[in-house]
Amino acid sequence: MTFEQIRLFKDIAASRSVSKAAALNSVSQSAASQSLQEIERLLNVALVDRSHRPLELTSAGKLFQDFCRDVLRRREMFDVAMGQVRNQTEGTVRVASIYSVGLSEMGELERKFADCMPDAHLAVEYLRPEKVYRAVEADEADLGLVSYAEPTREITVIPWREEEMVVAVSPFHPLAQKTRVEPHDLQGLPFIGFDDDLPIQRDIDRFLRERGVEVNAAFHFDNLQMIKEAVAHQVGVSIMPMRIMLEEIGQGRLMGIPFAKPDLFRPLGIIHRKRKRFHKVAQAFLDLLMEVPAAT
Amino acid sequence: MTFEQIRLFKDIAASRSVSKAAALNSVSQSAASQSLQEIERLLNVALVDRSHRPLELTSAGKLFQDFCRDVLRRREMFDVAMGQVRNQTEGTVRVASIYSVGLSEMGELERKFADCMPDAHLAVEYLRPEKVYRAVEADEADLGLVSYAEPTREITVIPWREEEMVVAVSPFHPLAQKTRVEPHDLQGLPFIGFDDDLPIQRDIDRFLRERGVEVNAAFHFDNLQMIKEAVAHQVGVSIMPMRIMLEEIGQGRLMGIPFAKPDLFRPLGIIHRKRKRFHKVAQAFLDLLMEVPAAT
DNA sequence: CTTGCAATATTAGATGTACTAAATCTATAC
DNA sequence: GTATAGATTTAGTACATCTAATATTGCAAG
Repeated sequence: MTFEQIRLFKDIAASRSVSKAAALNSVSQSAASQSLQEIERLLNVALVDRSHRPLELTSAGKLFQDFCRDVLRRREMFDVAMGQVRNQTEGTVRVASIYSVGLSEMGELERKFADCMPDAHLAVEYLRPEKVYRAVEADEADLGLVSYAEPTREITVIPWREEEMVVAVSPFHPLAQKTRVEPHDLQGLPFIGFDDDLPIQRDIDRFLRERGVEVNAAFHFDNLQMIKEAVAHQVGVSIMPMRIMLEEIGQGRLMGIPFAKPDLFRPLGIIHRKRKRFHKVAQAFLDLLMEVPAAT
Repeated sequence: MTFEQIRLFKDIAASRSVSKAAALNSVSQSAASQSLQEIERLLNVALVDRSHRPLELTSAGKLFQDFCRDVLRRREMFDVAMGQVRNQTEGTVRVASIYSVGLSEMGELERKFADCMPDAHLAVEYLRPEKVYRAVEADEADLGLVSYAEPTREITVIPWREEEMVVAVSPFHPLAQKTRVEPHDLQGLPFIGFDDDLPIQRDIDRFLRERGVEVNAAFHFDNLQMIKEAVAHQVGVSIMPMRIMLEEIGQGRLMGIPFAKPDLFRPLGIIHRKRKRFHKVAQAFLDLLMEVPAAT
């Protein structure tokens, strides 16, 4: 039994006429008549009393009419809900990002995206790294932006950009006078680092070790904000991407001094579910991400 | 979109597998896959995420799953209700009868009918004549039993039987001594009749007039029961079918004296909707009615 | 009761849809 | 990587469903 048949019967019942219902449904009168008979054959019961005009419904027909009404009503509700979902899913890109990527750059990306896809909507959520992975795995986000991205069973990584790491110091620190530093300039200095289990810290440790530099590990935190505060208060120096200090640099609270030979970078990656087929809007945003030059 | 597709999708969603759902619905895996794609094409949206196994529903798919669940639930309710209606309509004959036919004979008919159609049910309703017509017109009764049946636009009449009319008297009335009466025996007697607008009364009037008999019309009522009471209390005599006095005769409250030459009859008819197609059980009961000899 | 009109049912032929089986592709586990 | 279960694609066939034409039916007017 098809929805066309249900719609047709609804109209037959309402108009008490096969031919009117046929016209309403844009089929021939013959098709409508055959369709009605097919339903009756399926249900093995007479739905209309053909011995009188206008046609009358049998009690089975009335029952079926109620059924048709309810089903069609439910179908309408479904179509409405589906329309909403379609707009939401096909009209918006859901991006989950770590704080340190998002806060410093998303504004610009959002503006560019709004320009080239004015009907689309960009929904960015800033989360802690592990929550970004979870959001992508659960398909709650189309794309995720993380540092030191690692592929998993469910997740594919697209390398995105490499951010140059610089030495972060207070403007009142001696190193603040320099425009370039060498790694050995950090020798013995109090150092504010990340927790040891974070990839960025392992990268920094390796970088310093390979260059024979030993710092005085004063404190370590699991997030950038705390490190920046500590550096600003002259607890020590640190190493981090230039980009994420831009605000504090503007306020004169921090300074970033590049290495003379820049070869420490923080890799950023775009993650998504394996083999995910992006809809038009998501694909457009992904393209935008890939074409934008690595700013700053 | 068909109910088969809806059932199939429900199973695909529940089992997260096309092949299992295919097996449950006794179709090939290929058919199930094509069916799923057809639904997605119809709705113009992806319902399942094929990039992971086991398959996962998209948000549209979840919406559609709810829709399927509701529709199938409604369908089950319909099937149950339909089963009941089918039993009621195909397993029972609904008969509407006037009191004077029904009370005196239905018992016997019911017994015979129960013998030859043990699974069937006979639903007899005793109504005033005009209500019998209305019940048949509204298809609330398959058959109607009335006296002096008149066809209408909606109703066809099948003549059924002719009941001999006799003189009804109290056992204490002088006429009660006779075994036969002539019409002129009623000359000048106090007479209890029916209301003048009833066909039976017009018949009686014509019968008496044609035979030059004038009675003393003492009272008239619109129903038999009152007439019988009046006759029993010796208010006067009356004329009515023998059959409907049987109970009172048995109780010694009334007597029925036939005319020497029986030529006054009350016609009984079976009425039904024009061109009505009877189902098996109704047809069987109609056949039974027609074959039963006119008792008494 | 007959006749004419409007509506429904039926028939025949063309077109489409939905199935199966076989081959191919895909996701996952080893 | 290879193996395997499971999903899709393809090709061919059977079965549904449509339209147009024709036959029947219900109803109402003469």
